[in-house]
Amino acid sequence: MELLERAKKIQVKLSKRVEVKRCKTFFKIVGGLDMAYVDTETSVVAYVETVYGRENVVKESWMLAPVLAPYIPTFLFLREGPPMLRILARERVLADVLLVNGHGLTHPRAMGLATYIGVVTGLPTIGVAKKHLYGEVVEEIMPGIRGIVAHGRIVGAVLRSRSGGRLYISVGHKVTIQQAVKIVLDNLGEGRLPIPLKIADALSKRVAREVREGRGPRPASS
DNA sequence: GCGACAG
DNA sequence: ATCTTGTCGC
Repeated sequence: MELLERAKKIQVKLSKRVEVKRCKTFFKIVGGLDMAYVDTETSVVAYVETVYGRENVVKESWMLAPVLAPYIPTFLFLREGPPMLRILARERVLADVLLVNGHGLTHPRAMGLATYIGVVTGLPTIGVAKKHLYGEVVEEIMPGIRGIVAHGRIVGAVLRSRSGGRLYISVGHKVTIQQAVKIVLDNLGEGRLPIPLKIADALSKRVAREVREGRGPRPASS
């Protein structure tokens, strides 16, 4: 059987371990995971933690990782899953929930990158994407917010940021869509992305650029 | 077969 | 994701 068929089986198998429920009621620290690329063979994964609802950075770390898989729609976990799991294993995770750049359950086999990270680590996760991937956009589930139905239930939502574009959020693991929406809104600063993701995005891109330009960026961990 | 298709 | 300048508009 070919590689992608095997990957599909892994996704379907893991999706049976997803928990869509309120596992926590207090969220003090929010984590953000994002990646950038130096070139076709080297990537930068960044992990940031901020205080819920604020800009205070609790942790800011990054790591270089080899690119072991190409990008194939619906199989992002093969490419960015390993590096993200590696940096999480290296750091002392204080976050109560992780915001992952990508989709969660709004995925053909209910196993987007955010859900993958959640199921494998056992941590609550939320998918945050800039583009739609899967599911039917339906009526407003909350004032001014449309929902996304996938696999028979509302597991995603479309948020409109004041700065134009939309944000597609989805349940990753151990959270409800209501919690996911509230958490993202509560941590949405002035920009397009939630605070921790905005910082992780900038950090990974800065490191990727510095490595590309030959400089040796200083390790950052706090 | 056709269109869609996260980062 | 990444390659890339100026430019239109709030």
